[in-house]
Amino acid sequence: MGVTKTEIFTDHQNRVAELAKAFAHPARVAILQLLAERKACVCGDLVDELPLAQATVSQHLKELKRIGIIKGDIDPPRVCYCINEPVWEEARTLFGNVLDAFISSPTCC
Amino acid sequence: MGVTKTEIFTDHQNRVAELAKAFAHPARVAILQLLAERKACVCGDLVDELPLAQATVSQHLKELKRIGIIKGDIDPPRVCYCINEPVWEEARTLFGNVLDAFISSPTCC
DNA sequence: TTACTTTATCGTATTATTGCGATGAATTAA
DNA sequence: TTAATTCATCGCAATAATACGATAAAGTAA
Repeated sequence: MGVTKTEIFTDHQNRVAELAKAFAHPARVAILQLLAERKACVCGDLVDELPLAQATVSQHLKELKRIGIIKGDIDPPRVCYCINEPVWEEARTLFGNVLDAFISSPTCC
Repeated sequence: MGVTKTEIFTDHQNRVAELAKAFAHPARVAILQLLAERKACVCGDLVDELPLAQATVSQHLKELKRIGIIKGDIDPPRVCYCINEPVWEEARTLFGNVLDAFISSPTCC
């Protein structure tokens, strides 16, 4: 069928999965790193820094905006992108939730 | 083309993406949570706890094993699964690396 | 041996993702 | 007005991912 059954999982699980998707492609990791490491917005030169076609970069940016982890401010004819801090913190919190839930045990395999 | 160009990204970026993929589907988040919250291994009853077919769960487990974040010990006819601690820590470290690289700035959009 | 249990794999259908050339939209500059 | 710039979107092609029924594989128990 090929369709993820989101309705059978919790909102928390679905949101973790969606935020993880933001980091689940190396191009998006690269974009997020470029945006995170700068104090100012990045106006479009993302295409120059990535060895991908402009259309492809735009598509990744669209996906990141859909998830909410970045935002774009229009400054014609450019668009300035930056990290959307509340969602970045949400990712930190949710990933932390999941990763900290692990309890190590010597009786395990 | 539909093929991720892994060769044009750094090893770090590719590994972050691969580890993120482990968390990028709600069923895998659910599996990882079940394994993380238990001190002992989980022998197969994952299928009973997830509203997915046995084949589907097995496929997700295979993907998680491929990434390395879980391991399975054969205890015929069962297989006991648990978190692979070093890789779990790797995920914590790499996600931390990326998430902590963000520098908030009031001059940003 | 013959069931039975448990898990993995195969085959298939369907949808999602990745990538890019071409084009469109919106603004600026000449 | 006419380019030029910048980014988004469209359309297409190809691969990846999701899901599940059916079957195979590997062991135990009778």
